[in-house]
Amino acid sequence: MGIIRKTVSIDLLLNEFEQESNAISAVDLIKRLDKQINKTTIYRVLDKLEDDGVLHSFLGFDGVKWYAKCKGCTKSVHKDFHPHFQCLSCGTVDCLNIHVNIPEIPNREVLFSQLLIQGKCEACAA
Amino acid sequence: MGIIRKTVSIDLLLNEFEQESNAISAVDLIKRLDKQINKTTIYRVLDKLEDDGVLHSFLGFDGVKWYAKCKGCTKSVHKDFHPHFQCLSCGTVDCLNIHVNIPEIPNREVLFSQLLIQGKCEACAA
DNA sequence: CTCGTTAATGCAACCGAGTTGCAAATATAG
DNA sequence: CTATATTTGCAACTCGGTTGCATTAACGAG
Ligand SMILES: [Zn+2]
Ligand SMILES: [Zn+2]
Ligand SMILES: [Zn+2]
Ligand SMILES: [Zn+2]
Repeated sequence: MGIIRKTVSIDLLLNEFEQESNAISAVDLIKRLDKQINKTTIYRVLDKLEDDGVLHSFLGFDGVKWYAKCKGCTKSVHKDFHPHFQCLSCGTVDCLNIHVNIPEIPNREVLFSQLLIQGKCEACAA
Repeated sequence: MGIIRKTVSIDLLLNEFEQESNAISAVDLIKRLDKQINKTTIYRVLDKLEDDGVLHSFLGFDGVKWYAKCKGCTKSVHKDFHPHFQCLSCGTVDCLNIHVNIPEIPNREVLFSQLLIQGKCEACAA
């Protein structure tokens, strides 16, 4: 179920994503907004923003949840699928605007796929 | 650090992987061997078997750890990289013997990648 | 085979990400 | 302004995984 009422928590969270072009982990958001929003609320608002097609989520290499802005998704249609990149040096995670095509697999029906690429980001690949 | 002494726990765990061609989650192994091995030991042995190139691990869609047999890896050289498939109906997870090539990404150094494909397995794709 | 060393194990307590139940607060329609 | 439904905070909880430490067991030397 998506967002029904505009609240301060929602504004604060959306503001974090305006300021940041990279993905942000739920854990990091909890730290950043520690004095302003309870962690339960953060998880709940993120969940609703995802339902509404405002954000999308995925798991980083250690299994923690990351969120990033969606481009062109709506409450009913989520179409912004893409790989993600995690820098092993600085930990930064971001969305990759590339298409990787997944081959057909005999006798199986492929529905989704999640690709996480690890390496060094522009700043860290000296 | 790998395995130094042959123990009963190791035999029991390896036996599970002999009997099963699919991947097995750590959680499932703990359930299966509940009466025989402590969960701490299970995690530790799995870790060592991975170090030794006997098993490899990856995260399933919900972030839990899965293990499967390696083919042709040794303690020093881990070369058996491949995508994994998780069936959304029955939960089965297995290794895919296919190659998906990851494109170059401008200004970034790609070191690893993990691809998890979700869909319906042969048995469930009626 | 026995013994001593050291690796492996079991247990309990702990950690950290994420969830739940419920009462209190607040957004919004009327 | 008031009523009502949504949202929030808090505390307690769940669950996968880890840690510290005392006990047990593998195995090579003798
Ligand atoms: Zn970096
Ligand atoms: Zn993304
Ligand atoms: Zn299946
Ligand atoms: Zn595999």
